[in-house]
Amino acid sequence: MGSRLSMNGAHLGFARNIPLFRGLTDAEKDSLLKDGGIYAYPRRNTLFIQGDAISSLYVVCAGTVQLSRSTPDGREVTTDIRSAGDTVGEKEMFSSGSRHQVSAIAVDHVEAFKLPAERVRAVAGSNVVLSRNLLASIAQSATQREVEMEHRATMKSSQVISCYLQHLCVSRGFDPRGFTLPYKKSLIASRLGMELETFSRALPVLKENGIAVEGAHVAFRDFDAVDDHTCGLCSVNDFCRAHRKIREERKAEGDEHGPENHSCAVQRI
Amino acid sequence: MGSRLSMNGAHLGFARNIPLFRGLTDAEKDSLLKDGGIYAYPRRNTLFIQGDAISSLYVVCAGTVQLSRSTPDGREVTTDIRSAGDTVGEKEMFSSGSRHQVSAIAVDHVEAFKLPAERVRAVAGSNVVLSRNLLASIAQSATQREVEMEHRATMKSSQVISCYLQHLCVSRGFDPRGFTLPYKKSLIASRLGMELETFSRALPVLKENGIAVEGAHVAFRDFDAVDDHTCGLCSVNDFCRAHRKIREERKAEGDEHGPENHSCAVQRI
DNA sequence: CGGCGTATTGACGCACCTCAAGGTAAGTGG
DNA sequence: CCACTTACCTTGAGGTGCGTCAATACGCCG
Repeated sequence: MGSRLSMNGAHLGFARNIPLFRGLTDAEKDSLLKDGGIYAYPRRNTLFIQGDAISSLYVVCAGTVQLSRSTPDGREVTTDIRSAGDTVGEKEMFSSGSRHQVSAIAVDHVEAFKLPAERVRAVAGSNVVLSRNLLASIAQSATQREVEMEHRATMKSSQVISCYLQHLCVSRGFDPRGFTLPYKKSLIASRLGMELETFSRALPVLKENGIAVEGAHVAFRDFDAVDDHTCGLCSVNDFCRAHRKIREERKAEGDEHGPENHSCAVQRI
Repeated sequence: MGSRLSMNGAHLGFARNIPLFRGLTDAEKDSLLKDGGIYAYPRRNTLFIQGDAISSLYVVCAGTVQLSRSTPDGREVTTDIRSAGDTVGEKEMFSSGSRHQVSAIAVDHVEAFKLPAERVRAVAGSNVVLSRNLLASIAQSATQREVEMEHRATMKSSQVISCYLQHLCVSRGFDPRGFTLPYKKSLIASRLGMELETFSRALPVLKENGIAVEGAHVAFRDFDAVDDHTCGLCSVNDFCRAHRKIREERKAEGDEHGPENHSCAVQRI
């Protein structure tokens, strides 16, 4: 369920700036947001579970949400991980079928806007910008998913992990020279469709590819080696090249301690 | 490239009735279709290849199109198979990025409407029904894709095939008591992310699950056994139950030759 | 300290991939 | 009509990456 919080300026300010609302006027955004409420979901609580009626679109303001599905034979598969700025339920809202096919679980303390699905559908039906944003968002994630399917079919686990870590670094704006995993390893392994043991065993292998993982700390040591395993799609290559360039420039400037500087610059691209 | 054909009534009539255009007025449909042309693509020709600029939305009128991607290490992965009534390129049209990430190849002789992407985007921007249809279509296929990822992660190949055959039977409206595979086995195997040998070896195993495959002929013998391996999502269960019910009713009516009647009732759900 | 959640490491089996050798069927040319 | 080719599929043998089970180690907190 989650407990309703009083909506404050921080929440509103955050939700106004999510990608899904880009291009909408503040009035349009507020007209949507004011119909919703902000809710808190303590760790391990569910926003909704598989089989629930689809009633809301969620905008995650803080915390991490795990989307998972229980298979008929009782196993749990993590389909995605959503964090602040992401939406939950946008895909299902427009699929046929009126019930959730996944469960959404708060991995840590989560705060999220809960917007009535009917209202969102109505606004999308009349507002070109929102409907275009929804289209772009869903199409983008579907495309990303196709790439992942390709990865799992053709790559070995260490390569899949390599690609995921790069994508994580890019999308979260972490410093490739050193950052901390934002989730537990077991969650990431599940997200990648592999067992924790497989994940754990694959990490040492990554060192050969220029990715050093010690505990929850990740560092990209050698961008050239990393590139070997990336797909041409996730635009991670460009990112790595850009960062390599930065590093080379820094070296040229005699800034030798650069690579050891583990400051986690949160710089969205 | 494909060679341009003169548009005839059959083409128009077909394209007017695709799911993507449901709810549009005939005038709206024709306004879109008249901006496009109908093209023929001989077997093995490409509609477009990976890296091409995204210029068009394709509506397949006849034939079969394989969507595939070549991985950096030179392998080919089939991401989807589209046939008459399906669209090609609708997802990429709304993703970020202006280039195709897959190649579209005519598996047999293909005829397709080619609609200017810019025009479709424009109409989607002003027409609520079309944009809603696009949303539904993309969201639906994305959801389906998630289920497939789950399948590949948790099921063994024979179960994946079982589920695919059922889905195929449902979506194409084949008679579950007996139908012919619409594609070559190698194509299906590739679509399912497995090797042809694995596919081939898995077919005999399916007999234990009530699915008899002889050559290109498929027959669902025992719906109860089949149900064991289905996911709760693809709504195949309902379909099978419905058909089982039909069969039982026929039996009750003394219609003994029913199961041997291989008429391929094309009944879209 | 002991208990708990999390991660690592080892041993083992199996499902799938890979390479390779038929085998069937349809089309081609003599 | 029969050899020959080509495309497609099947079947066999062997290797391996990953799942599984199990034991151990690590960090955290009461």
